[in-house]
Amino acid sequence: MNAASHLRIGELSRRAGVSPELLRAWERRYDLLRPTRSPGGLRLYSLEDLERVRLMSRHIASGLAAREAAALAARASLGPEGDEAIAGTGGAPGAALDAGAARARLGRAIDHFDEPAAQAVIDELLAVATVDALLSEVVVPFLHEVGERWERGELSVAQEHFASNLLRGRLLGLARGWGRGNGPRALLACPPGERHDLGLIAFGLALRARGWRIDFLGSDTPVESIVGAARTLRPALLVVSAASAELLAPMAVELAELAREHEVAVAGAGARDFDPGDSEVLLLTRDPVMEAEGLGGRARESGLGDGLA
Amino acid sequence: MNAASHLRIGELSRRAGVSPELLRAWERRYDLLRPTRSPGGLRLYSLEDLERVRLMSRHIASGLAAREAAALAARASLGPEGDEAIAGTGGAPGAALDAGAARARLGRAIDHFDEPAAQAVIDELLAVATVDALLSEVVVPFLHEVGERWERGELSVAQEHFASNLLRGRLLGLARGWGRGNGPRALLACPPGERHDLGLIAFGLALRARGWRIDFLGSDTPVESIVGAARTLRPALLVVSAASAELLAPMAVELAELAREHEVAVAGAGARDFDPGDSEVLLLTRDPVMEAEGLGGRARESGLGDGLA
DNA sequence: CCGGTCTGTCAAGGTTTTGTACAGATCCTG
DNA sequence: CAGGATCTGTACAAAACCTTGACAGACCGG
Repeated sequence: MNAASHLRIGELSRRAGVSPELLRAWERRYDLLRPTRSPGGLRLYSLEDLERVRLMSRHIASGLAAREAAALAARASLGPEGDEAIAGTGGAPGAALDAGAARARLGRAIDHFDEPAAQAVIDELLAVATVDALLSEVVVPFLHEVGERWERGELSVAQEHFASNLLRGRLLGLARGWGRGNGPRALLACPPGERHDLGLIAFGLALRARGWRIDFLGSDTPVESIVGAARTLRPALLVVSAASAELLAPMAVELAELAREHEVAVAGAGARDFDPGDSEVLLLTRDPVMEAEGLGGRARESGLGDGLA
Repeated sequence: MNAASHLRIGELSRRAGVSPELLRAWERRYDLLRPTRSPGGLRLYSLEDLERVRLMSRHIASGLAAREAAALAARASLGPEGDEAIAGTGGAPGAALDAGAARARLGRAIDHFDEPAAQAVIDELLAVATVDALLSEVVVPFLHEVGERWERGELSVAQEHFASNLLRGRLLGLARGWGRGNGPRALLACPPGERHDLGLIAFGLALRARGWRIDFLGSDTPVESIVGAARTLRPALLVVSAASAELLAPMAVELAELAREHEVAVAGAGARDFDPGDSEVLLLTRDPVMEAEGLGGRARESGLGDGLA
């Protein structure tokens, strides 16, 4: 296990989303952390401390008083927790999310292959928005815009690839650790021929924020592989996402079969035209966040955002 | 093994992207390096020193304070070298990079779809290894192993997808900001039909560490899109990567054409069998890091910072 | 409605950390 | 041997931290 790793208070603050003043207050009042000190007297924190602060934030976000949250967080130093959540307590409270402006800036950055600018937009969004808001108000609409602009010929394939890879990197960054914990398992995959996995990743993040545990196979996965993985992992939920129903149709039989043992759902634009026949396959046609919410509040409380990279 | 290689401070500075003054400060304050001296007293550095400086830079870029970054970087490479012990501040003796063990652990994690375990392995590697070492000693060999095990039927497609998505997320995370700066531009893409972009990402990271500026289009990019992007972006280098020469052959004409205006290279396993005819297309058949090194130390300035916004 | 407590935030005043700069002497290479 | 690259040592200023103490809003029992 990694122990040493020494973070100063500023870095801990950034990673946990809690202001340095508050961290010191929690230490003084509740003895939440006992950082070691540098020769000069600076506090040095470990990664376990980071987990503890995040846990405390989550307890507060779920309604506990700070003192109680601290007591719980201090006790659970080696519990099976390890979830990542972050309350927007730190930093500037103001700064509302202007999703439209953000999408516009993102679009301009893509037009010019300006990777740094695009990353900066996402950085700013992550600072003020929850993952849910980022997904449903920026990522998903933005993907739609890209698709429409591509159909109209306003966007080259190169630009679309550029944007996809950039977003994929960020979303997979947020996904780190989404296979952890012991919530219900969800197995996510795209059918053969489908290469648009961003919506599926978004869906996985939305599920993760609600306590699910994610197994992600991604784009273009052969049917027998999906079936095999489902047999191995026995997930509570299987989600297959495609942009077109034509890609889903060939595996309708297998899906119906799987639906007898797991909950099975199809998502993506292709779900709108998919014919489930008389099987138990769910159609998820709405926003990933809404659908994730609709799939049941398996999670104890609303998981919040996610830490920085 | 790689003892010799006497770099003077200016050369080390250029390669690592750290000013000479700062290198001396780090030596004095943290004992980061212990260069040998020329008869006249000039500092002479080894390639290991270069690695250590890069590692320290990356830790700083990820938010650690200089002193802590130095402690980690110094602890990293005590390795099998008969050199004197570096005076690390922490008591821990030394966490040398054991690439073989890391790959084995990674493989086991993949076998069991154990995402947290796999992430943990990578976390530990990133703490003690430079990007170069991670790529050439872990990522690339690991990809080969996965390919071989897949051919032998030891690994399911689902497991291969799982591993790919996990690694892709981590590598793209390291890639954040690689389009920044004003080094020479490199445009990276896979030809139509090629969906293995991990090697290409690795190559981009290796180039980035040497000061290049990366524009990444990724897998399965239509030929005309690659050509169009090259016309728009006017990169100094275009890299097309594929696992099979059959995917490269159809675009040989376009590549030869592009090679008249840019440096053009093909990479990946497909480069070994690619026939460049009499065009100027380079064949990159070796390790991404070695090839990136061979493409010239274009890096005249920093090229490292991945600072926060 | 009122005093009391809890909790996040802020300010003042001082210290540590850290990147950068300068000055004068020395080394190395064409 | 000239000019560029380095060496040592010292200095400096911005950024980040530390401690102490206070304060305002929310919440609560009376």
